[in-house]
Amino acid sequence: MPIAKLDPIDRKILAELQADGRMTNVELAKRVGISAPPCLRRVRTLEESGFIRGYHADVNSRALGFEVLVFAMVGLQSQAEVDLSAFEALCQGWPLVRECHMLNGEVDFILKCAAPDLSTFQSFLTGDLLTARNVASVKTSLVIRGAKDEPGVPFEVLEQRLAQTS
Amino acid sequence: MPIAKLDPIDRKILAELQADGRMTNVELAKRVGISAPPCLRRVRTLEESGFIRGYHADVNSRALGFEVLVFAMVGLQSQAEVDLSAFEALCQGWPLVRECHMLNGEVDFILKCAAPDLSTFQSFLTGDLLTARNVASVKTSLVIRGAKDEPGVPFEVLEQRLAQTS
DNA sequence: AGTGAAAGTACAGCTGA
DNA sequence: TCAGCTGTACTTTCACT
Repeated sequence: MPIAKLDPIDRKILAELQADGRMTNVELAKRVGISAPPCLRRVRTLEESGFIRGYHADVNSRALGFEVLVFAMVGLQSQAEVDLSAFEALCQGWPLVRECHMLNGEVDFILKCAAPDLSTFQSFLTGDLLTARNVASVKTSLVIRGAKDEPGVPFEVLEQRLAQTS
Repeated sequence: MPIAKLDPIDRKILAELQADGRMTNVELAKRVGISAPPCLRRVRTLEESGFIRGYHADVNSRALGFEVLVFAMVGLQSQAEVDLSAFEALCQGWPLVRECHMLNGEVDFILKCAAPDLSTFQSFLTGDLLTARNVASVKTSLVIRGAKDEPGVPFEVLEQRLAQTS
């Protein structure tokens, strides 16, 4: 199911639902310029084909007491596939770790971690991350302040790109 | 509006809507154990008080052709507040930059960038980021593969924490 | 278009300070 | 007693065939 299967209306639907995932179907249909029933069919198709993975409320973590956001750069001793997968599995089991990406270059992984306070993070750092098997080095950077945090995909870039090649 | 104002039902609502933001109100009410009208009122209150910032469809960026994800570490020449804000404003205007956080330590900012392909990212890097005023150094790391990418807040951690202090 | 269900509103009852 | 929250009843709007 490549991107070629998406027409401009499908892309508009995706952009609108990315901006407001609780929009009613009639409102969505009005915005994309078709009537409600075909609009709903398109949304279902986009869900089933995996273009839409789900819908999530954007919860204000700071208001809930998560004051600490940290990026951790992790280097491993062994980069064998088994060991990489083992570390990834560990990360998936740690709730404080919200994101884990394998990188090229000097470090092996970057982790984005959220915690209620510094002491919670530090007990995770020293108790879990630094003592995990195969972890060679961890460099942490505290987020002083957030300047931008956009969920999802820049549809503007996509449309520009499609306009050029058409 | 501190966290103390949230009772266990409110927290359950937040957790459920974070997991599935398009759940109907009656389904939500059933899950949290109250009837629909008060449940809806609670949701509205959570929205108005800023605990819920919005709802977003989780769009599969890779299926849409965004194959490249890059973390960029940016160092500035001047860290005066005016200059920091100026750089943040630039980032807010760049659609490829999805996240921008100010860090402590050696680098000043970490940027998370999404692009359709490497050449698009490189033209952004050389044409926009590296040539921006006050940018001293940029180190980029390409994401080889993603191992975890959870939106939102780990409610498990929150509940553990509240259970201890009660 | 039409049916069945959900969202949203008004009002009355319950519970705790 | 009074404030706040809950549940029942009802209307309007939406989802779905």
